[in-house]
Amino acid sequence: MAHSEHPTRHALLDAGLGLAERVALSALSVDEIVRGAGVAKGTFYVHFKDRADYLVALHRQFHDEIRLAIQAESDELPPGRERLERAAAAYLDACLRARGVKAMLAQARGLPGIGHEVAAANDRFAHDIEPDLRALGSAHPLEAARLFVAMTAEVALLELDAGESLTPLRAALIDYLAAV
Amino acid sequence: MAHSEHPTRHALLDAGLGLAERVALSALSVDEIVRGAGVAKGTFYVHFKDRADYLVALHRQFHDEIRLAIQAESDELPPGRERLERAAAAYLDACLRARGVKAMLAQARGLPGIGHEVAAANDRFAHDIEPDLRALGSAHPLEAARLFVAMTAEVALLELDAGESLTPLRAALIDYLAAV
DNA sequence: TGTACATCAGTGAACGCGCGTTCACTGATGTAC
DNA sequence: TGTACATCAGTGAACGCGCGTTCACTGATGTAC
Repeated sequence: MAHSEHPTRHALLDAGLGLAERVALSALSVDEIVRGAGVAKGTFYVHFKDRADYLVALHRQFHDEIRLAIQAESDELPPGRERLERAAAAYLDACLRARGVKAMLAQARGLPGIGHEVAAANDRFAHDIEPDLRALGSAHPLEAARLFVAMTAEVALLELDAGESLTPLRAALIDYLAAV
Repeated sequence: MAHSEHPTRHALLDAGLGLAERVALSALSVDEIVRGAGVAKGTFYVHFKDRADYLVALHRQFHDEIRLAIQAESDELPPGRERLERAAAAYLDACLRARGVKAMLAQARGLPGIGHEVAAANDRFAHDIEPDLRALGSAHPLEAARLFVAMTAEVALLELDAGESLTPLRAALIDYLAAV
């Protein structure tokens, strides 16, 4: 892909992430996006085929950023409990810093064009941590991985509502690893 | 509340649940709803203040039905593992039977007027099963309950995509109860 | 170096469409006397 | 039993609005010769 990373394209996506903090993703209009990016409405269609195409790009950028943050924190560790704990913490910390988290985690999944994209992203995460759950001796490592991803996303959303890291919730998440 | 249960109101909600199987909840239009229910467009506003009011009622009906199915299956049991397993199975089986599951579980959360309603429903479920997790000796029973609710909803969605009950996934869900 | 042409991001007015909502009206049913 | 009135679910044409999308155009930059 290599993201030609055109500055205007970047400005449009950046404006979208900022707006997604305040308005529902389904109500994120092209008018608001171009106003946020400071460009004309027609410019939007220079860089994106249509609104759905834009939303997919928005989600992909969000997901890629989070994924990089996780890898930076857990890449060099061998599969196992420590790597998984570090990955989960990196994910949650990145979600607390990132913009548009609620939009991407709670809203994107239900939108016409992006549902498939979100499912694929969750799938990718699940496969990323499957070796860890296998190393922990899980009888159903991939299934356990899917559930762990779902739980971690839920923690991210609850932390977002609270506006801060929720220690007992993270502890309950880590408790899961004793069981698999 | 006691739901005066007016037949036309019921027909409108029923049509919505049927339509939610096929179209995104955000794209569920008043036109389609009234067409599905076989009434005039104005009738919609006899029974609901506006579209958001209707969607809240739709979600509430879905949630109430599922909750009744769970209670019927697990009500007389004492808090503990068995009650929780039965409740989870009842929830998942009810989701496989119910209409509009994906809309309610994956889409409603992100919609402008209903997000709060969905959060409240999840909260209610979590408090319902908190005694079970306490009985199992969890160090963070309410937090563990929230995560269990999130996992179970995820299983429901994956089963819905698959179109059938997924045994290893349900097994991985139950494995969680060994850890808390 | 200068001229002619091609490319392409950016512009913004204009468009059509479908949406949620309104409202004056109908007709059946219930109530008063 | 009969008449007058009130109530209220239901009707559907009409409305305005905001949306996503288009398109003819501009102007700067790159390329050929």
